[in-house]
Amino acid sequence: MYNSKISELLEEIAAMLELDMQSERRFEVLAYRKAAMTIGSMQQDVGDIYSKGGVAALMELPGVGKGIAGAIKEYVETGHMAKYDDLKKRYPVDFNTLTKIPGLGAKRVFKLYSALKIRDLADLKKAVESNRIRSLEGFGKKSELEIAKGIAILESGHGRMVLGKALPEAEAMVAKLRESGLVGKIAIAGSARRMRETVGDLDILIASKYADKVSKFISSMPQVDSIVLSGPTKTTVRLRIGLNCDFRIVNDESFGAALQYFTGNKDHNVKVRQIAIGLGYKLNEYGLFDGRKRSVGGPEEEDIYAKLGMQMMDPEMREDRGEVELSLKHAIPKVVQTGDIKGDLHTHTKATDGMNSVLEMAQYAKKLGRQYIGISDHSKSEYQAHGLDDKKMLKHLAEIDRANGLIEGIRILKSSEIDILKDGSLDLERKTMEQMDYTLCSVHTSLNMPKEEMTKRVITAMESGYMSVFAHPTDRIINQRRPIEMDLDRVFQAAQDNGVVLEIDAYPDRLDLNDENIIKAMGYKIMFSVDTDAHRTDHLDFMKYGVSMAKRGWLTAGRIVNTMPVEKMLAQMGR
DNA sequence: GCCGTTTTCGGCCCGACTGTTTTCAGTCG
Repeated sequence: MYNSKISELLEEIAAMLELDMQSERRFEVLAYRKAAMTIGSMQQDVGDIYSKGGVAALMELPGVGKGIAGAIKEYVETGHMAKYDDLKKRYPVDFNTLTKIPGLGAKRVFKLYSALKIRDLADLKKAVESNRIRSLEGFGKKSELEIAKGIAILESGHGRMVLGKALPEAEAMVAKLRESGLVGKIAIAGSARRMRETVGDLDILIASKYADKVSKFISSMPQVDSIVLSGPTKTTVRLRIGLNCDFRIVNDESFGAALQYFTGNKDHNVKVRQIAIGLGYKLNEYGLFDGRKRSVGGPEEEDIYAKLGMQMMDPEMREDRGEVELSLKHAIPKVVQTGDIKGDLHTHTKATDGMNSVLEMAQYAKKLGRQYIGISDHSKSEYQAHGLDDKKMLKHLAEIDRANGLIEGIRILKSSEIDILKDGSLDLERKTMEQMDYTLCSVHTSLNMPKEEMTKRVITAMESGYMSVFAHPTDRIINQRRPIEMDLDRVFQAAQDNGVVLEIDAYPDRLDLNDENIIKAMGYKIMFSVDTDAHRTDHLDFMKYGVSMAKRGWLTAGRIVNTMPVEKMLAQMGR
């Protein structure tokens, strides 16, 4: 994997260029930053892209042109990047690490080097401890303190937080602010609104006439650990869960503009603002303004897009993946909505490692408006999860039948999450699987198999004719476990050939397939399912995370089997 | 250095907050 290394190199080149920045070169800095971002957030390896398609393929990447593609080629082939090495001779400083400290950018880091010979985090730490920073020109006691805090946070290793942990926190704070009576409109914005799988911070947007009181109220909320900064329109706090949260206070007339502004990712927003400029408008977080600085939009987000001749799209799509161009043509695909989901195909009960009974799960699912729920407890190899052998599984299936007779208004389907064993065989006997409405199959063991072996293992299972759904295909756990190595193109091809449905597991730590892989898989004639992998009744609420992931992959309801009524869904899976 | 509903040259988002300042540069999102 070259991505993180190359992204770091480009980022550092940007930092160093910023130092000998003449007015013209500041855009070179931006260009390197953009390319670093692109490459740092990709799942596909740039090394692979280069070896498969050469420099031309690299230049397809947004923000990568001839120059940077050449630099990537150079690095992949020689392990060096001349431009980086040259700059590094003049600036022998670890910019990547040091600029991660809040308040330190390239310039101040270089100042620290020039004055105190600080090259890396260890040097910086020593300087802070001996109070040498506070006497530097342009720094002071407060800067030194902030840097000390920054070092501590950096060393404790806080990165991006799983959305499923951060979002409930944001929702709780929004509810509290609503109750306070101090706010009018209020909304979660930023990457949490786009439902990215992880977030670096939270953004909450508030329309209020009582900015002072709101700020005070925010600092009194139990979720808040400390105040990072506080001004009349913006307050940033550190939350106890170890995440920063920005609160922005605007007036009612600007709420829609601010929501638009603070929702799209950077590239999306840049493009939208360029469209505004092209039409003679100016767009900022306070509104859309014409040439005479009169507001022509602001209270409602919809109006901003409408005035720009654009079709509004769900927040999940605002990642500059082509949605801006399509929205100008009013050709945004009609992506799946939570209300389209009619059933859940992946749930567990206390028969194995779940917490609730079959009936309890079904009752809760019914309350959520689902028309069916598939019970899919583990097969025998999942020893630690009390997986069921054939005999116990058959008994369990009989219990599901019984539960089905005890509840109306929802159909309980018989299934199992069956292990794909090392050799690609399935963990239950065929005649057991034949008693089920459909099967879910997944990899749980020997996750470190070499790529070729793993690919064959999965394809063998698909070719058995007994796999209806391939559950959490890559097996990654966000921030904990890397995806298994397999040739996704071959696996997707096999899924297409064998009519296997690919799951989008909505469990917040999994979110598997993720958006990037969904986009890749969509190129094949494959159907998808969005399932919660619930182990408790309230886990059935995770559906929204899966649906949002599907939206991020631009999936329409027509490609998702569990938007169908039960009979049609089963027929689709060949049952 | 990148990129293209005008443009292969000439643009490239922009406002808020802070610290250390005495009017603003640097950083951030």
